[in-house]
Amino acid sequence: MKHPSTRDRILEEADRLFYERGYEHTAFADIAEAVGISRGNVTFHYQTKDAILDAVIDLRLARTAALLERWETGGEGPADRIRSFIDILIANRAKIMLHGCPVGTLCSELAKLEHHALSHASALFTLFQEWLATQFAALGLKKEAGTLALHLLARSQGIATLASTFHDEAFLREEVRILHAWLDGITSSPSRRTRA
Amino acid sequence: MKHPSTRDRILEEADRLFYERGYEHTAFADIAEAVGISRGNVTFHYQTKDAILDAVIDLRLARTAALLERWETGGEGPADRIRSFIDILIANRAKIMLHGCPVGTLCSELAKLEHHALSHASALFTLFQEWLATQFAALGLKKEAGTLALHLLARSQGIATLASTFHDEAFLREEVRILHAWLDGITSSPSRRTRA
DNA sequence: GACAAACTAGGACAATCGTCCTAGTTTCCC
DNA sequence: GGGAAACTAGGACGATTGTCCTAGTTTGTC
Repeated sequence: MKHPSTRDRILEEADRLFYERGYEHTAFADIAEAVGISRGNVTFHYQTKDAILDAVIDLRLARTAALLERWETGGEGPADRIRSFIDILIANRAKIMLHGCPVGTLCSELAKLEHHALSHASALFTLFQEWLATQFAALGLKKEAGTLALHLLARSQGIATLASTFHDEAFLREEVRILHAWLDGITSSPSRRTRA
Repeated sequence: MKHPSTRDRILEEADRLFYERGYEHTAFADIAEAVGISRGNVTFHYQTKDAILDAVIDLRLARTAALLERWETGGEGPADRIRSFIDILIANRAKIMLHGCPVGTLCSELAKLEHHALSHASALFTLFQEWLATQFAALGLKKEAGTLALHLLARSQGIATLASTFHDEAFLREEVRILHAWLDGITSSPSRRTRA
């Protein structure tokens, strides 16, 4: 791992730049400069910018899947796994306050560009959603699991958007607290779970 | 109003295109073509693209302020006013499912570009927030009014993001239903208002 | 009806974009 | 160690970008 290939280094820098600056605002020259190679070298490893985007999305999908897999086999119960998901907002707060959610901002941008990779990128959301739905189902909420998962995704998404707009960490922490309280309310009193 | 000035027509089309395609992805040529005039004519009325952006934000600020003012003097109570805000998601669902929230997507894009107009654009959020806080305060929730307002903004924001990513109207309607239920819970039982 | 101001069209400009092409260099295998 | 494959650098390309400039046209005023 001390000698990653040029191809991997391109992917790594592209992943970072697409997140920090956005897809359209990142040029081939930016990626080349970040890696420390020539522009022509980038096009040798990835012929088109779309090809880089696809590879970046695949990378994020793989890393997300690996993270969820780790949580799945981490020995904790479903409620704690969902709490781990919520706490991503805290763990990544610095980057989120600067650049928003990596998934949400990418999907928003691709939607505006009417880019065909949107369906590919939205698979990141789907990955989280299905995993969260599995956790909710394991909590005995099989029927509303999918809805609850989408709901939690939307809540997290809104928090990231406002946190990055206002660069407000106190807001982010308060909202995470509210999310945890919401989850506690669901797990303890299933009778009014869909109302909260 | 049958003969809007060229300057106003430029503003109108820029407003629409910035929303539909994003700021960076919209070129001077696009605006000129949409209005049906030459490129040079656009630069005569607005020297730089940033100037158009500032004017568009001012336009949105003015229209938002006018809308909130109308609701404020519409004869309804604060709870119904907040419901009107929530129902924007329903009223504008077609556009939201295609292009997301006009405020949130603009702020997200400007944040990534590190554009100095971000603080100007975020005033749109502040406008909504302060108005919502006023309504919550009128409901007797003076202490948490600001927090509740931000919370509702974040919830709406997340709903818009996911609705546009998945083009899913059923999700949007379900989330609006949940938001209304949340509001009902707040107005009826103030004892556990911050927990929901 | 002349004259200045306001407006419009469109070419010119340098810069940047994604992509292609070619010439070198390195690496690996027989 | 020689030859092919993989890799790298960088110039060239057409297209597009935001902005500027220069001619015309329209409009309003005395």
